Amino acid sequence: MAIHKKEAFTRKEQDLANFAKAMAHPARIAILKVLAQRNECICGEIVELLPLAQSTVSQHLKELKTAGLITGTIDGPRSCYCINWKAFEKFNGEFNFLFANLKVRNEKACC
Amino acid sequence: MAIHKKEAFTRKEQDLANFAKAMAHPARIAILKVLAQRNECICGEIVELLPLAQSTVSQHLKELKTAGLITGTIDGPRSCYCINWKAFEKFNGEFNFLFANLKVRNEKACC
DNA sequence: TTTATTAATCGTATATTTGCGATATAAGAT
DNA sequence: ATCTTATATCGCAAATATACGATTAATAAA
Repeated sequence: MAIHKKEAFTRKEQDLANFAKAMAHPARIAILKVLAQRNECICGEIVELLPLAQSTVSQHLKELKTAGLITGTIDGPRSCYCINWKAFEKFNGEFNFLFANLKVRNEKACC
Repeated sequence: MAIHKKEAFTRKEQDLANFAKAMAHPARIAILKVLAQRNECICGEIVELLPLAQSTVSQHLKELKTAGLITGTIDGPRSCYCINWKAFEKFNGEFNFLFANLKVRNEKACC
């Protein structure tokens, strides 16, 4: 039955998978791009730039926030989102580490 | 209604998202690790190393294969899987590029 | 040829994700 | 106080993903 067994894997594997999951939708990648392109943090402008309803965008923002990739602060009647560079860099580093690790051990691939 | 709008985003965004999705499960990350740790390509040994049923592992392998991250060749009655370094490197590069791109433009974050 | 072994696929149950409209919330404007 | 604007959240429908047992297919061993 469909009990998810994610807990059965190592914490690192789970963390990396969660990070990947946060990036696993073009809308969220687009959001990260928008957040970076503007030097000031954007809120509802994202909605206008994406082909999605406001509530859907809000949901994607929440997922990015939950994953720790962005931060959101309330600024008057609107919300201001920014990329959490610390976390982003950390995950990117882990990802690169995994990749480098794999690469080194496997210089003579068999197929 | 729940029609997925992924087509509404750029190809690069979709590709990156697909790559991320392939990595978005601890089992698949574990599989990649196993494939790399052994210098020879493994098939059913993966099943013994993972806390999952054979059919489930086979499904995860298929997803990694569909995403282009691994290759699978039939070797007698068993299957031999290997990491597709070309594709893996390509995606890793794209990912780093996105990250670097974001980083540069956003040296003075506002929050 | 029969039997075992290995792995893919099918069918199915359940969980999660995606998406939207409607509603709620909260602050600024009037 | 009321109205507007911006955004989060709720409730729902549809699509995907996760997991497994059972079955199939294909080869090796007997």
